[in-house]
Amino acid sequence: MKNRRKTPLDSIKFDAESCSNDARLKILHDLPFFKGLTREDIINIHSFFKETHYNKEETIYFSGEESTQLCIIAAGSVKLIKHSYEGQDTLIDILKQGEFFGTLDILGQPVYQETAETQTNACIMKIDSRQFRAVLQKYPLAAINLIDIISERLKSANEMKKQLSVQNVEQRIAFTLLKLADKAGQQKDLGLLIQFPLSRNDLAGMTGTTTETASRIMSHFQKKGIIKTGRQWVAITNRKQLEQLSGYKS
Amino acid sequence: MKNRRKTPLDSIKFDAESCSNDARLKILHDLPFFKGLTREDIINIHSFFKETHYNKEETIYFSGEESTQLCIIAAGSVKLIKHSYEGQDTLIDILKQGEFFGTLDILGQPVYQETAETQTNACIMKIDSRQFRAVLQKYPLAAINLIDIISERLKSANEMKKQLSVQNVEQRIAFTLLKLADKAGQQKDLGLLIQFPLSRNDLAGMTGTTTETASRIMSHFQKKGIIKTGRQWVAITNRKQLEQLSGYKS
DNA sequence: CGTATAGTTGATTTGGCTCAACATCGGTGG
DNA sequence: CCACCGATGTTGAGCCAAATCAACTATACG
Repeated sequence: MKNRRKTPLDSIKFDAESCSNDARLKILHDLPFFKGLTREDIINIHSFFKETHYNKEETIYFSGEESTQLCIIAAGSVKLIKHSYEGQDTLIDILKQGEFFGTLDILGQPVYQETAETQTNACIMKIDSRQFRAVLQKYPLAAINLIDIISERLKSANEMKKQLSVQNVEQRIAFTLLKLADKAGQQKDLGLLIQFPLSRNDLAGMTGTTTETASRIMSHFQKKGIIKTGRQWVAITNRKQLEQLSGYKS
Repeated sequence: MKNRRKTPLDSIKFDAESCSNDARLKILHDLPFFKGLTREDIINIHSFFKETHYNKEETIYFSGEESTQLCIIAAGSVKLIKHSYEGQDTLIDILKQGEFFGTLDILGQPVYQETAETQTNACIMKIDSRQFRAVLQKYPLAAINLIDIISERLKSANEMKKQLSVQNVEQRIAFTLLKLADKAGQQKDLGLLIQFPLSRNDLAGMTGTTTETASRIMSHFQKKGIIKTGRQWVAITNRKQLEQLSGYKS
């Protein structure tokens, strides 16, 4: 019997449950930037948000649109994409439950710098950025937490910048797979599965290479038994070795 | 008579005047993140800072040291450098009067991620990061301003990330020259002069290439009459064309 | 099933890195 | 003031990683 291999990714279960009022409150409560606030504070803050449901692969906003909203993922996953007008798209990041995106500043850039689209069905909590600032003024602790979070992201972006300039494609892909696994990895029979659809093209966009090269390297990794991969999915079977290949420093 | 060309850069004048108490207060007052605060607030905040004078090319801190200080440049310019243990250094940024560096967060990374060294004689205002957080708690407006500033930097870092992955070296160098000119350009007889020493090596570090390639491209630019350049200095003579080469989008 | 999408694999080309030799600038001390 | 020397910049030749171009296969979905 021929084994017809299908995607091992969990199908997206998405009921009202996963985005209930209580669930959303809990998500806000667990957010790093509301750490240290009381339940009442959270409930108050929650009232400023409104949630929207999206289907798979819907666009939340386009790059170039006027930027007014801060978004937090209550359920599902979201892709941030930078378009270039030569048609080259770069996948900036893939975000999961509890992460935020959109705009933080009223001043500064008046338009979104990237396109946000859902990768799965999703529930997004939105707040107008002006209102969000009011919240931050009212809860200085939240503002300080937020500073920590952004400066963390800034460091990571600088790290990535350096990666891009000094590492070769193999190292960059290894590194990116590890980062994705940290974010969305789930231990399964076939290995540490990255729990969302991830094509060669996505990977190429994230590492600044081409689909073909990404494909070659992934095949190579699979041949060496480091990963198992198929259409739109990747599982890491030998994390150690992948770390070595990524030029990971202890 | 042979014209012995010397550096057209202004020599660094640096007297007590440029870093007097009043001057420092004015700098704090003009900082984007203290925008909207009263003079009294500023004076109060100023009392938390202590200033240090540095000579040219002194190290303010090394990457890997315990990070405790937030630094603001009262006078002079500072280079931020990332070392890699293969000896490859990347120039992350060059900062001028009024810009800040060092650490913002108590949590997160406990050590500096980069090395900071003065490029010219400089006066640096320092504050312990814990104290700075206290200041931010006391003046939520400052915290919010800071969020704007950091998220601006984050955007710029993401921009650069994309640049690195999709643009070729010529475009990256053109883009970087423009950014430096925006920051430190001064209109002179020979063109828009970037007002600090900038070697081929620095430029290579900022754009993720090698000294040789940077040199070739700079020669090329000069031959085409886009820039004038010499030892450690660059002046832009045809901004329009440089913008075109950089893949600048309108 | 049949078709569209995703992935693979090979051949060819090329941008930019490496290595190497040389040219210039500018500061220093005789 | 000039000769020297180290730092900085230039230029060429060869090479390699990865892009490009192209033909093909496998998978999933209706």
